[in-house]
Amino acid sequence: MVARYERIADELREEILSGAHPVGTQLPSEAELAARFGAARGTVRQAVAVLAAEGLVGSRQGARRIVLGNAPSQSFAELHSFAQWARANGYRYEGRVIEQRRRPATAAEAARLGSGEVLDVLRVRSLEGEPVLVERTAYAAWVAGEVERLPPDCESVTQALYDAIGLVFAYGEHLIDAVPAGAQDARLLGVRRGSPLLRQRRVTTTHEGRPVESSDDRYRAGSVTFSIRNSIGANPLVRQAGDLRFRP
Amino acid sequence: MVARYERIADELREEILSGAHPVGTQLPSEAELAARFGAARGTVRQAVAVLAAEGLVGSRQGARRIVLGNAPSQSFAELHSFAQWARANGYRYEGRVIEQRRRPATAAEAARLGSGEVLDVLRVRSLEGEPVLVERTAYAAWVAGEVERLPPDCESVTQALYDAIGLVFAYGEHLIDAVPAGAQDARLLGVRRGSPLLRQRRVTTTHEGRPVESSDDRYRAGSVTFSIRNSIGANPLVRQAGDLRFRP
DNA sequence: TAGGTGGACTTGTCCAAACAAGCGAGCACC
DNA sequence: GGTGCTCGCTTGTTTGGACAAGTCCACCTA
Repeated sequence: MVARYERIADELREEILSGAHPVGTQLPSEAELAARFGAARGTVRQAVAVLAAEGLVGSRQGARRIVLGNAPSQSFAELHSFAQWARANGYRYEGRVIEQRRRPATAAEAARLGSGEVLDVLRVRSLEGEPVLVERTAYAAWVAGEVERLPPDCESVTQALYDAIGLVFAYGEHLIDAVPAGAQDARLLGVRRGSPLLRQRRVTTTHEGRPVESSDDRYRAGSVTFSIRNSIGANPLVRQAGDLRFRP
Repeated sequence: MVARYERIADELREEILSGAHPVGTQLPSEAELAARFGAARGTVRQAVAVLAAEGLVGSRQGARRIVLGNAPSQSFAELHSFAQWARANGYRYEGRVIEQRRRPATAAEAARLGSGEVLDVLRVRSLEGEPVLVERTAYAAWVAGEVERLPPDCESVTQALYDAIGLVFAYGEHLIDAVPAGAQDARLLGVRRGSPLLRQRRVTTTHEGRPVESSDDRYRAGSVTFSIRNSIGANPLVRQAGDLRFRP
């Protein structure tokens, strides 16, 4: 059973993406939409709030809503899971485990994952036959057993863990920066040592706030970009000073 | 006049950041909060929705809300404006215009900015006395005059434009990736050519959806990272395939 | 013509109520 | 001891109404 406001949001989104409401034009008023969909104004507001969160429409008190964009946005699953993202976009992709072992958690990992031992996995993922991503993931002890049971060429760890134990990745914190390729990165990705990589460090937790994994993903420059749409009202992307100290 | 739900959100946020609700614990139920603040449940829901959007709390139907984090998040202004971000975080910062000229817009810029001519500005910004950012911005013609009037060492263009003509940057779209430093980048930032830079390309618009600027910002590796918290419900960060074609 | 003003329209905020849907603890039963 | 089930609690969805606050246009006036 899909909520009413979601169906309304879907229909409006479809209209925007199809060009029925071109960028820069006004959306019908909430009252008009409520009449059209036979719903209360509050329900319509929830629907347009969804579109606003996606960056498709903007709003100001007193003025009609304006269409800001017409590019589809992606779901959390597609951000979290390389495989789900690649599949949703029609890319050919693969994954391969290079190395896998249990080891004691570092102090930082213990704090992030709440786990004294971690399962360390080094994976390489390919898009269209080319290696684009080196993924170094530390899994918390409570999922380590399930992860070890997966085949080395498992396409989607996220999917496999959901199928096996109903595990859902629900929240994530991501740090994005650029780093030079180390010797191992360079070898695995087929680039020169020191060449630029886009790094995404993340910690993911379940619905209950239980940490699952901590990962350091490095993308070959040019293979992948991150895209954020935000507005003055609410935005989750923030800038932080780097770890490096500035030269004295 | 601050909205009630915002005051409630502020109070709850304060409690979370101060440790009154440690990470991993449950928040009081909506009914309890409503009683405590003397507000309707709907108002309390708006307040916790704000916290959820900031990634501080999670929620599941049927179960109590859980505290997910205790790190403060930043505002849109701090993402958009280097100066506002630096000031809010207590850093010493500077900005300097290296080059500035009007030129015809490229086809892509014309499409993004809706402007046949643009004002091209090359700026270098420093943090704690060290150059960390090279900013190449194309301003739409309708703000070019105001920008040209600013002093070359203007600290905050965002602030100056607001003071001068009441211009508010309200929406932004950002593309983040990693690139090697070009010759000019290397010279301006004091790094080796080819060393990794974190690139943020963005297009910003006003409340009315009118494009203001299109910019290519390159940060020295290690100086700045971007941080995103997201959840399965709503997330604005998406991954995109890069511009580069994969090798044949 | 330029400028101000009023009022209709639109979005933002808040309330009160009702039901649906999911979670979790305690209980009975095997 | 473990398994399954019921029931109370909590969050999710929806409605309808009311007022506040801001925008925008048409009209009036100097």
